This record gives sequence, structure tokens and C-alpha cells, in this order.
Amino acid sequence: MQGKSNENLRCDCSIVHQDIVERVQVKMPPEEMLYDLAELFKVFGDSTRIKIIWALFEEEMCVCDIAYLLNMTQSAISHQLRVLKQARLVKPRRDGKNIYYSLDDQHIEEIFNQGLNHINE
Amino acid sequence: MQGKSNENLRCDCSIVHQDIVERVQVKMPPEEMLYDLAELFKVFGDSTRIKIIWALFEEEMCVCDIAYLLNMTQSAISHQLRVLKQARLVKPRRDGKNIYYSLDDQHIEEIFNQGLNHINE
DNA sequence: ATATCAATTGAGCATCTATTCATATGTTCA
DNA sequence: TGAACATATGAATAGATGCTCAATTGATAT
Repeated sequence: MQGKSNENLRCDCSIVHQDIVERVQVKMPPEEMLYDLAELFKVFGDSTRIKIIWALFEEEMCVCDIAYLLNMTQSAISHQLRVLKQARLVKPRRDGKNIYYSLDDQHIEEIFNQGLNHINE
Repeated sequence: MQGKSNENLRCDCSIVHQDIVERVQVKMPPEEMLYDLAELFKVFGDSTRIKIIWALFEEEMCVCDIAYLLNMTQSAISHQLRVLKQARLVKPRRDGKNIYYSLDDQHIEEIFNQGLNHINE
């Protein structure tokens, strides 16, 4: 009988492979890092944002252009750009009345390509 | 005056950079592909699933072990494994009463590494 | 100043999601 | 066969999320 000694654990299994768990445990990155990673992927986990990013692979665009391209309201796009901006994935540049957005990260394209590799295999 | 000719568009801007939009438009991958990509990242966009995957980087584990490692109920883990299984990211192997899960994809680690590059820059 | 236009912002709402709880399935062993 | 255990599954629920609508901010030009 191993596991769940006196600690308040939520797993109710009676037998745990203690050796395996401990080996894995020491390899796990800090909680916060894994949380941040999930937050980043959450940003990628929406097709509107994916489309925006993909469009910006090509060249910078203003909010209005993106809304037109995706046939969505400018408000919806603006909300999504805020999410992308907070994740440091895009950056704005003002030019008169327009605000042009461009990609602010070099890793995105590689991440997307690997994602497509998974989908297409 | 460009844009929104007779089509039923949702963008209410009066001036759209038609040339830019058209150039980007032809470069955009098919809608379905972008949707699938978002679906994949959605799976990565949860810290519980991130933790499960990271644990499985090390070695295969049974449901019970994962629950113990992450201090969560076995039911919660099982639900999440189902999501990962449907996304073809993990695969099960039965051994007696236990079901051992392991990673079913080579691209995941690269995707995660690029994600961490973004976070740590 | 005032009108106009692009973009942002906040509230409201419908939808989705992760977990919990209870129950079912499937395997082993006596 | 039946008891014990590991896992899966379905319903219920609280919290998150993406869009809409209305109002606001900020810039330009007359």
C-alpha cells in the first residue's frame, strides 16, 4: 500500500506508482510556467484570433481592414486585438486616424507550423 | 470610396485598403484549416491538460498516477484525457485494471518549446 | 469649435468549458 | 459468482469567453 500517506489528496486510488510519480514530479516545470504556457495557447485557441494573426503574417493592417477581411464588426476585432496585444503577440502603430497592427513575435509562425504538422499527419 | 460595394459586409468603415486586403486574402489558408488549428490550440489552452502532457513527456502513466501527481480527482483527469485522446495527442494502453496513457505525437514538444520561447523573451 | 471618422471600451448576453457528483463499465481475484 | 478496484461517462453547475450594442476617446480637417 503506497501513496496518500497522511496528506490531504484528492486521488482515491489505493495503489499509486510512487516511483514513477516522483520521477515525473522532479521534472515538472514550475506551476506558474505551465500556467503561462496554457494562457498563451488559450490566445491561439480561437479561430478569429488565428485568422488575425495569419493575416498579419503577410503584412500590417489597420483594424478596419481586418474587420473587412474577416467580415466582422470593427468592435469585435478591436476586442480580439486587445487580447493579442496583452499577450504581446501584436503591437499597434498609429498613423493619423488609423491604427496599424503588426506581429510582435518571431516564434508564432514556428508554433503554427508545428500545429499544422499535427493536423495534417 | 472603396470597399463594401454591394455585398453585405459588417465592417462600417468607409475606407478600406482594398489592395492590402486582397493581397492578404489570397494568402489566407482555407477556413477549415484555420478552424482546426484553433481547435488544436484550444486543447493546449488549459493548465490541467498542459500538466498532463508535460508529465507524459517523461513517461507513460495511468490515470490514477496522474490524478495523484496533480492532486485532482480521477474523474477530472479522465475527462481531460478524453479531450486529449480525441485530439489524437495521447493514446491509451490497457494493462489489467490500469490504463496507461502516453503521448501520440512528435510535434507537441516542439510546439511547447516555441511557446516557452515566447513567454521567456 | 465642430463635424467626421477610426478605434476603444464597458455592459449585457448567449454559449462554452472544467470540475464535481453519482453511476456505469470492465478487469482481476477469491 | 461476487467483491474490489481502476477507469469511464453523463448530468449538473459555476465560471469563462466572444460577440453585440451603445457610448467614448482621439485624430483630422474645414
